[in-house]
Amino acid sequence: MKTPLKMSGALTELVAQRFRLLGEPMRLRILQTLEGGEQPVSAIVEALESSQPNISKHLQALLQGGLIRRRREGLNIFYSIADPMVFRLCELVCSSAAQQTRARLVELDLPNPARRAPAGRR
Amino acid sequence: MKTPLKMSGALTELVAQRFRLLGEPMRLRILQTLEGGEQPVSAIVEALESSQPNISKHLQALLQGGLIRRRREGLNIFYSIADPMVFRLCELVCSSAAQQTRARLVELDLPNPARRAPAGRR
DNA sequence: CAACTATATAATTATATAGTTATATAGAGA
DNA sequence: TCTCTATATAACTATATAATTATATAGTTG
Repeated sequence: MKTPLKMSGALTELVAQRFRLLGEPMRLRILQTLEGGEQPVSAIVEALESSQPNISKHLQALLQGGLIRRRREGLNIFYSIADPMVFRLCELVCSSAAQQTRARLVELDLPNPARRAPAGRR
Repeated sequence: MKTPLKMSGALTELVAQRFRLLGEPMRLRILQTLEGGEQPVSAIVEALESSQPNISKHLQALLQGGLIRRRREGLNIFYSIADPMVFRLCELVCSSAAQQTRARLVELDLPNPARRAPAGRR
């Protein structure tokens, strides 16, 4: 069998491109920053402690990928999440990674680490 | 506010790594090939028409990322999906991309293209 | 229009990695 | 042990891209 695929080559390419967009920590952090609501570039730059051109470039990448939107207001440009799907993606990956890490712990027969900052005062 | 983040830096890094793993068309195609069940390396190489070392390298990457498993049987090594989450991820990305593309169509006021190979004979 | 501010782009450098070719390893069988 | 086969690894090349520095653009205010 040559092609047991569900996706065409072009579609696979497109999906890979999306994943690659999310495969950069700085871009994930930008998305996290926008999760609370729209932000001007300057606020993102400040929050992430990176250079303005670097943030701008990542914003353009996310914009082209359709993950964020922009809106002009005077001198400021506000960016916001266009496709909340990204957060579901992150949750999925995150919980899967967590579960795997816990499994590895069991596999190595190590005790569960104490939780940091356990609920409750004192 | 400096850190409005839900994820620690290390976790963000980990999640990005996972996404990057899925950001390569060849690796997506390997996963698609494995969707039907475990396969020896040789079968994957044949199905994807790539070189054996290249496939092997991608398999190691996916293995380290915990997305696939391996099992030896004589000279053959069978790989299989370890975490079916990847397919849910792909579906999410895929449907989001599709919807966006349709939206762009509307935005440009273009007519819907005819579906290829419509159901029904002749 | 000139000066200022926020953002975008260009040019560059450094690093990561996909793919190739050649070689190594590990198990099977004579 | 020698040979054969399946897979893995090493060394290399070519390409993509993240971050930086310098500059351009677009809107604002005087």
